[in-house]
Amino acid sequence: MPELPEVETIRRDLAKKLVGKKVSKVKVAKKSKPAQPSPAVFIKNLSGKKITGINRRGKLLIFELSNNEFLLGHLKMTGQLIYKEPQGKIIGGGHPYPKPDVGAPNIYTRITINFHDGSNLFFNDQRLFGYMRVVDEAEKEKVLSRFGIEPLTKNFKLEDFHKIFKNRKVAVKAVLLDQPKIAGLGNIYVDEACFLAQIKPNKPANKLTKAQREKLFKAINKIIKE
DNA sequence: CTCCCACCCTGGTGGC
DNA sequence: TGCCACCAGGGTGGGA
Repeated sequence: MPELPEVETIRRDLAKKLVGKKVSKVKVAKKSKPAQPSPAVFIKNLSGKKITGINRRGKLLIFELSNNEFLLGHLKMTGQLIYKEPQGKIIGGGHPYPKPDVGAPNIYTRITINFHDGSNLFFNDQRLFGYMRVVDEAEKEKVLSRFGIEPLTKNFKLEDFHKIFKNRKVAVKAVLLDQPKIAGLGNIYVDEACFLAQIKPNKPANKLTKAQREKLFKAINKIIKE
């Protein structure tokens, strides 16, 4: 599954290509769960909208639309976002299988967004856990309010990191994966960070010493910036 | 508030 | 060798 830095890479790459483009047509595969709340409503909500910017919170991609609405997109474990120009140039990323250049669209393509200039954005997902959804400002804020500290920014501070472990009897790993506390760390990165900091992932979070928390904090920073 | 668990889904794995 | 039960995995939501 894509981890945080890869989602950020996808965001940056797509922003270069998609900002300013207008959606001409939206296609959704039959019984497509990722198109929410339903394929018909999703198509109606997105058709004709212009993309004015792309942001990210945790592993959630937020496409700003021209009418102050937002297209939220989450790849979960097996999602891919593939952008393709008429000439065939392909960028994007996410889950490595199937390879982005092995046909786009392919059998896992759940949503196809056509732009007025002939380029396309494909949302591929094997397991159908990912989703795309158009929301208004209020709904977007509601969704974003559930996210915790954002790693990869200067808001990720050691002092806040210490607080997160207070009164937590569950495993260190569970705390690090807790999105309302720290947004965007995944299973693999959490394991790596624990390994690097020489802390057992299943150790109760409130049993860590201050030195261990600091070591863990540094390990996380090292890993997400690699 | 924290904790815990079921759920979403499909491909890969391991046991027989 | 073939079959199938089982499980991974990010995130959410509800109940205790």
